[in-house]
Amino acid sequence: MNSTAALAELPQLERRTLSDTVYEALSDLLASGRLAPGDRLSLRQSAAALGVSVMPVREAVSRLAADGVLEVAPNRMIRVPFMSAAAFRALAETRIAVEGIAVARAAERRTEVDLAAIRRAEAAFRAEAEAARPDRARAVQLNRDLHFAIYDACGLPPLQEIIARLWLKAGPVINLDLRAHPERLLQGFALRRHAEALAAIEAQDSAAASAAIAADIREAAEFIMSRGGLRDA
Amino acid sequence: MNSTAALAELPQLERRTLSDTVYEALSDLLASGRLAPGDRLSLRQSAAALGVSVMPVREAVSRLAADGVLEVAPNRMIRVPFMSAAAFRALAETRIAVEGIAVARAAERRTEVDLAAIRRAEAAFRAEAEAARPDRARAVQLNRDLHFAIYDACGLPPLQEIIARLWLKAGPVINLDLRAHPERLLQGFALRRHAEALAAIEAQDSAAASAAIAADIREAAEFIMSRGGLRDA
DNA sequence: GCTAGTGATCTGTGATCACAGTTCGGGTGA
DNA sequence: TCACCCGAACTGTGATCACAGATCACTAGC
Repeated sequence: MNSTAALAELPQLERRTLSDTVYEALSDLLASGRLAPGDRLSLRQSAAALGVSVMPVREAVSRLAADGVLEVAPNRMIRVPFMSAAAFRALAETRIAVEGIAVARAAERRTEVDLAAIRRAEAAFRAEAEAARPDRARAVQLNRDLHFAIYDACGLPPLQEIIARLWLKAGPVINLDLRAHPERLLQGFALRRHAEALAAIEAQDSAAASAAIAADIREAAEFIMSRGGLRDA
Repeated sequence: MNSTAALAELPQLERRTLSDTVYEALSDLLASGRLAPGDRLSLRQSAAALGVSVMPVREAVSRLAADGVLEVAPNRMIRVPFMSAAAFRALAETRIAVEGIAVARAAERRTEVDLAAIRRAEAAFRAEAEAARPDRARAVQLNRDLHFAIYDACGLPPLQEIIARLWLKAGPVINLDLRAHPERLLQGFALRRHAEALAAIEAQDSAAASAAIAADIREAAEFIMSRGGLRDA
């Protein structure tokens, strides 16, 4: 044989199906809040908008529906579900618990590389939030980047995947409000909590890091709930 | 109108698509270990076996693949993935963390109804495990029932859903071994850990309950890993 | 005897069609 | 003016077809 040694080092190139692409596109719409609770979705319209047939769309939607991010009503209507206040509270508590674990582990076992990435992400978010005219959509994205930079350092891929799903589920209701109302939230509490988390991670203080993220999540959730945009069913 | 008040109390009857049914059927196969790591799956064969067309099967498989319970190789082959020792360890640690939260909350806020259900499940598992000729498959099912009876009492639906997914992912590798090898595991450690957990939940001692479940998971995982059936890639 | 190649067969993916059920608009009736 | 009804258009679901690529058994060539 000629170059098996070199060939063996080739990375497994992952296959991208159309369904995957559509899934990502829809996820983006949901995570950024451009799809709000109650919004309807049509397979054929979405397919036409994306320039594909309905097949990839229905597979993507089926996955999203399995995650509870979309729902197909008994009437066969796809929409992003309304969340009751109770459900939102349960989701927030779950996030506090799960993300609390992740950040605690991250604080304990972060490498210098992890730390650098987290510092970068924190600085980026701070810069955007303190800018004269902050771009809301960008701030939301940077907030997400920061959180996931932290969770990446926890060293538990399954846990990261779980958190990604939780964010996807919470995305529409959180970002809808962030989009509709000024960044009173982002500028005030979030910056402080992020700073606390960063300091705790630097000091490898897992309890403090966990508490900071818990406060961040809880305050954001309380802000949303105080605005009362949730269904009381 | 005549009886709107009565009608309003009707429960929303959920629609069952063929895809959902297929998803459950495949989940069963995976959770019980009848589908082992490395086993291949063909859409058309599965469809024929289930008496449906390939459509529902591919939607179900697509969902399972999104959960990482199945994988479609670049060759377009569907199979239940092999798990590396590292991945299995990460999964076990994630389970310890997440299920630890659930059981701790369950210990704090369990009602008498919850407690009765947990006691029943514990007794059922014990009875099967201590039987003269225990039915392995049944013991596995009862073990699962007991764990989920506990998690049901945590009052956090999103968390329960997460745990269900984790069990689905761990199912094939765990139950393959449990199926292949005598219930040395079930009779020895599990019974003791379950008893500890039950006592702690009765006493509303969340730390002890969490520790008992953690030990249960860890010991089972170590048993699997000591048997060395995992890929080292 | 062993390797390389070749064609039948099977793989998942995507598109298209068929269908039952729902929604919604326009019109007719009182 | 309002309620009702009917039909066109649209909904997701399931089945079927088309296709590119992979697999596997087999054979021709060395």
